[in-house]
Amino acid sequence: MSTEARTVTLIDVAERAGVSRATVSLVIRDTGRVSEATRQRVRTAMSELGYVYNRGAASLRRQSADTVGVVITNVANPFFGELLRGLEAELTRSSLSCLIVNTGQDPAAQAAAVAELREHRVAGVAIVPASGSTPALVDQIRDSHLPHVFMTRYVKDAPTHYVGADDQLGGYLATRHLLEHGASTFAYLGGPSAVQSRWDRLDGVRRALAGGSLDPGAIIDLPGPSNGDGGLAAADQLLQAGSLPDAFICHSDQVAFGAFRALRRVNCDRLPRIVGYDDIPVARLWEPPLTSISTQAHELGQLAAQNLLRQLGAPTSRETLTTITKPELVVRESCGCPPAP
Amino acid sequence: MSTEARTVTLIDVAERAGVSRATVSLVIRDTGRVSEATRQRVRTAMSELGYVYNRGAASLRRQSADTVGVVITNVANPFFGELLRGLEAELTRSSLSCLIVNTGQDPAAQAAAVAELREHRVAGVAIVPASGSTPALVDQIRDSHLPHVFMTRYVKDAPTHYVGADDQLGGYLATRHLLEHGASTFAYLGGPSAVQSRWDRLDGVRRALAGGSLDPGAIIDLPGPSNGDGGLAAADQLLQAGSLPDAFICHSDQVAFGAFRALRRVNCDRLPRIVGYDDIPVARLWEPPLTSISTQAHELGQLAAQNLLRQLGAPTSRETLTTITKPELVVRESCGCPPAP
DNA sequence: CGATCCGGTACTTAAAACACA
DNA sequence: GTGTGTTTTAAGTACCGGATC
Repeated sequence: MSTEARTVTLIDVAERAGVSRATVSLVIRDTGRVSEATRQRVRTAMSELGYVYNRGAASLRRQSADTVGVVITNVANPFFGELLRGLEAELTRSSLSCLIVNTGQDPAAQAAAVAELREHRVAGVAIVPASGSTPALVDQIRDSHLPHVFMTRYVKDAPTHYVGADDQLGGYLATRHLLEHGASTFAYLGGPSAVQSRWDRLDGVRRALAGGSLDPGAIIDLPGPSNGDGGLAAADQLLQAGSLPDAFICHSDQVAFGAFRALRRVNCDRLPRIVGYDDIPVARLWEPPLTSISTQAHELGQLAAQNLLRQLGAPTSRETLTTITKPELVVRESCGCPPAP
Repeated sequence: MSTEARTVTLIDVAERAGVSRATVSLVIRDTGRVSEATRQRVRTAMSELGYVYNRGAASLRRQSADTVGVVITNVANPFFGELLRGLEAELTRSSLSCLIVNTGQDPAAQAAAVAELREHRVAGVAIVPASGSTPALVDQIRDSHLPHVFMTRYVKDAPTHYVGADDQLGGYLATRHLLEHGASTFAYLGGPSAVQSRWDRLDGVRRALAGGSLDPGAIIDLPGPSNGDGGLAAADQLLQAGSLPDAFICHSDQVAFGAFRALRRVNCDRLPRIVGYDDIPVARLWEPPLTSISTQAHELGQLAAQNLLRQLGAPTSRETLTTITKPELVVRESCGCPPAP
């Protein structure tokens, strides 16, 4: 271990191994015609000197990146955390790294994040757009010719590469199941009214209601944050109003958890049937075990990565890559179903 | 918008503005003596050409990085997610970005991650070591003279820059409170036996038991994964054994959630007093609202960032920077306390 | 403002090794 | 033993986009 701080470069290794810089470079990348003898000599020199490859310098010269930017609204949300895991795992398989920026629900911060990622010369970006995103963000990215994929939320009237679950179907599945239970009055709790996915889910809800010969307009609509507080506030509002609907459809499991708390806080005697959304890991541990719409966050992350990788493989392709997955109803007990045996 | 793919460089901007490359560089960094008129001309040229700064090239020349590596076991865990948010927010304030690697509980993957981050020439690394980490990981990092900080878990007999909560105190606080409730038989559920923090918390538990003139050795010790499954398995084991202890101290809130589910699955008539750990956001929504030990994940992340930033400011300092925060007992109802008014 | 440098990569050129007449 | 052609191996050098003097 030398106490010297100067970084060890190709030249140092070359000198020590008695070869040229170029040869060392070939050995590192395992290409070119270099005899096995010199290969070994170079490798020995590398480890003796504690050489560390400089990816930045390499990608500058090569004009290519081995990093992908990820813009996400909240890493601490288990759903996005899981999404991120899937994304990261798949990118790692192609030896790409993730540069992550956590923006919160701020479109301006997201635009700034994308600009910064471009300065980092990322190979592409994967984005969960903030609730209030406008087509401007989409345009910014599309005009920059940067490979990109939007995840779980899309911006209306701004087609992009996109990976997400079929929200309409999700809303439909939840509602149909509740109808089968005999529910006749419905509320949709939480979720910012600005996100398209909320409208889509509500469309699904209304479609199911119409199919059950109920008035699709009768649903009580309570937008709010997509977290515990949102559920708490929405349920409180319903409690204030006096009469509770039979069924709650929640924009996320977190919203459902908040709704439960609000109801229990006032010792509500008869809990409505409740369905969550996302099926995060605690949902099955909840009391009662939470019936939810599973969107397979991990898989969505993988698909997003694959979408991006395809763009990296065919940079000039003109087509828009879109993957819509089918969410699934995970039946547990909060909807009124009996415990599984 | 030109359809040309070639990247716009300083030279292009310089040409257009009728100045030299160097001048443009000065304008970008807002330094040097350049007249306001020229500055404007350069700025105009930049935006007209759609110039994008190349941080990679700059940091190659400047021999400094604006990225910090983060090695984390599981982003999807709300506790680590929150930690990450605090870290990221604080680093962003110093205009540093996060390169995140999700390793799972695999020490080898962590070592590989650190090696890769070094190739990326990160300014430093922040790490949550995997359960089975050995001093080898610590040595690898220390020998590389890379600024670093370990978070929430440390490796015994391998002192490093470290930020974490006082686990002994956490175990003590939980136990003392349960003793005040009159509990006399205890179980500690979940958490891999390989992590030091688990031993520390158990020490705290034992200290409290001794203080309450109970046998410190009598505690039932059930190690396992620190998630819902771990809690499920541990509680099931206790149920099999026949007699349930009065009090459960869980290694994480997730473990507590799993334990609750296991108990409810068999319609357990009298639930033990249960205390969780971490105080993740859903804890307060749980039924009953979960009493937990709060370690303020967000703040820990911030402190880790500050620790790292201090090292970046004084690279040659010989001292080991350690911050131990005081966890707090958050009293709710799962311990047996009455609901807050 | 021009020259040089940061640490790699890519392309060109040349020396050496081996084949076969 | 010499000459020519081909292949293997390695060296030389311009260059990537900024920073510094």
